[in-house]
Amino acid sequence: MRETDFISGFAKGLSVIEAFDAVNSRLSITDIARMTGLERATARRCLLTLTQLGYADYDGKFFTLTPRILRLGHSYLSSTPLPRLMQPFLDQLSEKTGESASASVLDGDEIVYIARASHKRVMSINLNPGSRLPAYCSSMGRVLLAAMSDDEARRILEDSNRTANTPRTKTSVPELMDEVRKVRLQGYAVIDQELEIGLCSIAVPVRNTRGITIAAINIGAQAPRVTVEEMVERYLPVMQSTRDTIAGVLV
Amino acid sequence: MRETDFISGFAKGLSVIEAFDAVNSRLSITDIARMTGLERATARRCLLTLTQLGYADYDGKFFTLTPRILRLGHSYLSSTPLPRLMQPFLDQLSEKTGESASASVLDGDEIVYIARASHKRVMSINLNPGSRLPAYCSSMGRVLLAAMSDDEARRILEDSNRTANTPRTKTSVPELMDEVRKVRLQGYAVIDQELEIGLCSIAVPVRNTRGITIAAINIGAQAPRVTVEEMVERYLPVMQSTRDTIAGVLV
DNA sequence: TGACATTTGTTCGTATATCGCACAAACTGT
DNA sequence: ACAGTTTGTGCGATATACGAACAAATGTCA
Repeated sequence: MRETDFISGFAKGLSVIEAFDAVNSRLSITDIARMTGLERATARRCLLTLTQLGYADYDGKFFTLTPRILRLGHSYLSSTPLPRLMQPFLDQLSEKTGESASASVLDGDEIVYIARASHKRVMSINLNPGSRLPAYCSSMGRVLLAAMSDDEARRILEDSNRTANTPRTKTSVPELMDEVRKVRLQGYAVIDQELEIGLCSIAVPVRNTRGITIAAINIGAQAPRVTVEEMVERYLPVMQSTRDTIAGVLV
Repeated sequence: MRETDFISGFAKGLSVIEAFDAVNSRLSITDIARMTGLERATARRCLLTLTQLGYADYDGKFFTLTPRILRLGHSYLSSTPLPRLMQPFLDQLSEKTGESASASVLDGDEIVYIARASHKRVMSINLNPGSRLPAYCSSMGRVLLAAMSDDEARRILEDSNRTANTPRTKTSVPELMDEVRKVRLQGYAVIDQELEIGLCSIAVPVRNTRGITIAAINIGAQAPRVTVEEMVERYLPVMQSTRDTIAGVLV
């Protein structure tokens, strides 16, 4: 690929969109320039372009994103077969177990939810397709890391911002690598309140016919209601069965 | 705003992302060029830029979007207070009624789901934040149209692609305008299987302290289980109460 | 199978639009 | 009113988009 096959104006514009988050929802030109490292003039041009296209609003001082931005993420969810394919099976799984069931894939050091059947809220934050959680401390993240080589997994763990969300969170790379290897051997991962106190979850990998792990599915439950052993006993068989059904539908 | 305050490369790139949908998930350079109206050379540059940034994959022939695209839509959902603010109230509403509760805003002639508490699946398609439905035949759409002036609402209806999803779907503009005016007077909208056979829904507007309608909330139920009259009787009071609670939290 | 037609992808020179800088103007709060 | 910030603008240097020509792959028919 040649140098000129890269449209820097496009890349800059995308970084401007990503600069908006929960903490920074109303941003001025200078704010954006600071956050993205772009020149103020460039940031301004990106923001005015977004505004003109209807992706952003401008009150003369601050810019905010509009719901039109959701078209972009929706392009992925609707154009990728996996989320739609998995949804009915997650619904069944949630129905059978009485708990929330989700599917996710890896993007960098984060898992990205691609489908979800939420039964009742067990987590403090709301999860939807598109939501992200750190891979190192989530059950699906452990499963997806276990699908890679040790070297790749270690590199991702090393580059992760490994904060201890709870006293139980494992944060050291050797400790996490031991966990990843264990998950690889046993074929499932259990997280016991490492992400949030009171939240337990179990995940298994979903593999295509070539044996490549393409996603993970999980079930989350409230810790006081069920022990780790009970989770494995109660949910693992039905999850494995669901996983095999999904794998049978995959190409 | 001057001519040069518009980055056409950025705008073109965004149109490339939006070209991907359920029907077109694996696209060649020529496909994209046809769909977006861009030159093949330009489409190629946009796609290679997306690939280099990790937003797309390229197998030498076809391009597909990656989950990284979801970061963009997530920027909106996390940066906008409304979805997060509404979620717990939708959860309560869904809990109380035993049905799915959602919130949406208008984007052009479509409603966009910004939050949802899904109880059980009543629709054939899965709805999530970011999902879109045509405004003319959805309960929340009718409510949001009713919040505009007659002229604005009529213009949107005239520009809509009004297909009859079911035999009950209202499609003529005068008929829909009558409906919109009725909704404006009574303060709620009921859709009886106009979107999908077997699906009934009721919606009310959510207004801020200045009386501006900023969103709509709705409840969907299976038509055989409940008549239109029962829906209004059973759900309208609790929805109005939820709406007032939400309005109280708004600035 | 081989030759031709068609479609698709890539490269290139040039016209032109964008970038980044420096400066000017408008705000903000003291 | 003034210093400190933030936003808007003009301009030369530079990078991008366009259109066409070329190359490669694919499809078609005898």
